[in-house]
Amino acid sequence: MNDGVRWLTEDEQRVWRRYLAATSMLSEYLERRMQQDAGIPHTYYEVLVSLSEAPECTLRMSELAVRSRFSRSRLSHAVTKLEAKGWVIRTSCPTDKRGAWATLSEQGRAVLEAAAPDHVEAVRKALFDVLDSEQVRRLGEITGAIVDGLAEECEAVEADADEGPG
Amino acid sequence: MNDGVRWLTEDEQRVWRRYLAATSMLSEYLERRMQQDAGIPHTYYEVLVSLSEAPECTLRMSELAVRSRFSRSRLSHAVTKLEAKGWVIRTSCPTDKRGAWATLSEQGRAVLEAAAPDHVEAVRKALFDVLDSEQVRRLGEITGAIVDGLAEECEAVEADADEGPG
DNA sequence: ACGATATGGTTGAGTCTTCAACGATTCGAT
DNA sequence: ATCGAATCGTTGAAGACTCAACCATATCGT
Repeated sequence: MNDGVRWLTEDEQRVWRRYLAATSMLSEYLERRMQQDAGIPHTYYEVLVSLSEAPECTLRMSELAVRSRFSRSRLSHAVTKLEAKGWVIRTSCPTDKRGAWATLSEQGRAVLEAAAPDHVEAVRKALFDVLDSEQVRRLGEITGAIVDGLAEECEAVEADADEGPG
Repeated sequence: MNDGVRWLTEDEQRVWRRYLAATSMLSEYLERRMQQDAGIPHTYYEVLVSLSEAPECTLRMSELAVRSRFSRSRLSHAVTKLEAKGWVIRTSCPTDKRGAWATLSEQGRAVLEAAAPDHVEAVRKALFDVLDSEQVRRLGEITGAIVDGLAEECEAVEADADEGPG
């Protein structure tokens, strides 16, 4: 029965399935909460947060994409919506004419501040209220290991892409 | 500065952000791997797995929705696609004329079995290879707590909905 | 200085998901 | 037996995301 595939053990399967259940339930819960209580999707909220933490509340599109873990394309579409709502302002970059800045507007900041309490409450209810401090510490370690591992994978993939087909 | 909001501590913020990074990176990694290596979205793969584990490889649509954590609507759309590909077969239920069965076809089983090694390899690379067995055990506990907590929340929400507006 | 290449960002088409509304059927109370 | 409410599943439209293609600009090698 050794076919070269490193199948999961029973325990690993249980953990994997619970992981899938937990992460999807949590993200759905957060999405629903944010949409209903604050009237803004959770992912858009994260974009506004990234901007609010930048100097002058302004970032280059590409940098904003990295910080909010959006693809360039996804961010471009998202900022179009956010601009239409008046929460973000696009301006073109004078030193690099290809580039564009995104800036959090006053209105955007107001929306962000109004949504923040709902957001933190949802995160607490779903995550920190059900874990003791030891578990929180361990979750930090575990997620850190996952991020590091995947960061390596991603670099490897990019390196492959750079090499080209021959 | 006590405004009644239970803001996150610095440590909690760090953990929360790493959690977001880890879960989104992992799901993107898996999605990409499955799409490229096996030519099937990860979520669809999970639907096929759920079916394959049912007696006769058959489930009611609503039950399949619960097991794969799809909304009814999402599942209905998804099964339409899977049926078009010939991987799933819909049949109407004789005892309950509202209902419908979904059955994994032979072709569907073949696709599933072909994709399984790629899937398990991706899960290992992203998760189990970067964690020691102690961390895996703890991840199981933590995700279990999250699932339990959110299950309660969901019941509460449903109960509210049942009560109606007054 | 010039052409090739790389980068920053946008766009449109296609796909997936959500949401609300719907038709059909079953259940429950009277 | 019948009427109202709940359940099962589907549908269509709107929103969000991905992917590939694309312009415009900047950078690099010569």
